[in-house]
Amino acid sequence: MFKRTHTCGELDRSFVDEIVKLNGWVNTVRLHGKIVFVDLRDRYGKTQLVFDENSFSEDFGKIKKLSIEDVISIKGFVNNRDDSSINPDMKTGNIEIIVSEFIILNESSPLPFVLSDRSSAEEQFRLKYRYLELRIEELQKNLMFRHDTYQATRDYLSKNNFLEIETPILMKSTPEGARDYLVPSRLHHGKFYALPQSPQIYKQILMISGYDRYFQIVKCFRDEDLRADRQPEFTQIDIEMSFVDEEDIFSNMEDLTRAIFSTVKGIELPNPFPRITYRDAMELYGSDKPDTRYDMKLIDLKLFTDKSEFNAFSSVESVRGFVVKTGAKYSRKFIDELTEELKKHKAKGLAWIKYQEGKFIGGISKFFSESLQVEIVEYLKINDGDILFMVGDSNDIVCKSLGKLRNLIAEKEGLANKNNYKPIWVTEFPMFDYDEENKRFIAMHHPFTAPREEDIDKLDNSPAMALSRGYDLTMNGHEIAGGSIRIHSPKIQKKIFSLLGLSHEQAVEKFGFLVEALQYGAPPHGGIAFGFDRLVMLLAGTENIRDVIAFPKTTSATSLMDESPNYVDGSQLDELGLSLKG
RNA sequence: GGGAUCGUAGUUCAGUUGGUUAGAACGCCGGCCUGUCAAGCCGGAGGUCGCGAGUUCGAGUCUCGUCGGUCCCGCCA
Repeated sequence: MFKRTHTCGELDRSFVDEIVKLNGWVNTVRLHGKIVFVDLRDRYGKTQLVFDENSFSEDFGKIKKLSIEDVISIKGFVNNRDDSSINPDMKTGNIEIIVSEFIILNESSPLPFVLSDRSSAEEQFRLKYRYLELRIEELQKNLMFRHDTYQATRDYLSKNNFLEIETPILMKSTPEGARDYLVPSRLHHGKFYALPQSPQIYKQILMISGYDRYFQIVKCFRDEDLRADRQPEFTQIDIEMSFVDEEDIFSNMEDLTRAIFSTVKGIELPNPFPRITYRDAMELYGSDKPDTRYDMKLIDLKLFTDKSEFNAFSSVESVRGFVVKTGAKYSRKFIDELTEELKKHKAKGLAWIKYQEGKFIGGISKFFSESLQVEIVEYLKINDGDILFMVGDSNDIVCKSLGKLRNLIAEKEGLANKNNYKPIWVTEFPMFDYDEENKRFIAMHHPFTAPREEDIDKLDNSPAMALSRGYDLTMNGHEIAGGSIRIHSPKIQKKIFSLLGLSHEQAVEKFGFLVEALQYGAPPHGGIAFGFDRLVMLLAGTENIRDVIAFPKTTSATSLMDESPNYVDGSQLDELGLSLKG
């Protein structure tokens, strides 16, 4: 092997006539008989090699055996290309290497698929041969974004006095939240470790231990069903701070987020980030992670529909809707598709009215008198050619389904520019969700989230009304971070456990060590965790979490490359004291 | 747990109403070729139509089941 003097991405005209040595993969071969062009590739770029029968010192026949993805090592000189043969699409397109000697370091078998682009094979094959797919520029770029994000994060936090501290991967299984991944214990048959859903408890204990600014870029594990933006193992930027309130968290985390976007993408985010309460987010955007890149806010229309003849809306709790500019062009078929989508979100239907040539047309327009039409047009500032969509139902269903519709329309109309980044804090979440099935309250954030000072009284009488000190940082319709000010009073912590239906014994059994720790001088503290993969997705401009993870799993939590999970030898089970059912 | 959708050559796809020998492009193999950059031209090989049943004289095509991928609902504090 010739030790490389340069990479394949760095040579230009300033190197002309220099003798250079390059290593890399054969990206393409263009064979012309007595002259052969090869694009040599490494992760820094591509450089054109020229094998000329006249200037090549060795057996020219050897070159004709070159095939795609062979690994080679070459020696040659940098040649200035004629104006007519410059390739403006290549960074190194002004030059080429006239090769005098070369070594094939390793031949490649014919490839299972062409490495030209991501669409050249189904994902199933690309995941099986992930090591080949990772050679494609798009994925290399994504992993570089990821690297830059790690570094920007560590740089900012370290400079601001946060300590990076590792917490255990083998821990105790805790109730609430997601299903745990379990690890059987060899030394303690019948006992199991759990992989952390997050280092939540450890980071709170670190606060109690006095490490008042902690962070960790850490893998978390949740055994739940997957989605395009969800993997069974994923990465968080986990952060916790002592002697702080919401404002300290917000300002520090905004600075961190701005630092990341500025260094990784060269984008300056607003200062400060806007905020919205959970309630306003749900009522105006129909989502707890509002995409504020476009308007189309949900508007209460109950007063108007009650004056109409449309009886389906007269008995419902809530009627809301929003206007889509130029939406009158939508076909019946398209509106039907939207309706089907809304039914997934429990809406019974989608009411619509087109406004054309000064009057309501189609849909439920006949139920609205002329004077009522004028009122509505004025109130909503409807223009000719617009469409009004409405849903009537319980307020919860109305908001959530319209929120979904809002996103669908934005996608259809191209309103969501992925180079436009709109962060917004969501605050004042309720403490609890009520689980109708099990007739009990469930922590909306997690059981260590503090209630608002003024809502502590409500815990006794109307816990459903109590708001928490939890917050989410959202951007472009994604939750990129979530956290809260924690409970540091053992008394309130016990009350929350009891509201969650955990008996004193259960709470002590599951979280006793934390409750105990709270008694020994716990400082007021709070924190947040960023979904690192989703953050990188946003930075890389992709909608798929697998695009930003080197070795991702499928939506059924398998790895097609190494075929995990898999069976184990019976002797391994014996050692663990396990036997399989059936 | 539920819904939708996809599975045909190494890969991406086409394949009519169920009907003779399942096609194309790229890749692969062989040949020609001195300026290409998705090189070009000529020729060739390559198929358990995911798997298993069923309907039928006859199934890539229809039915049921099953396996796998993707997307969504539930779920994911």
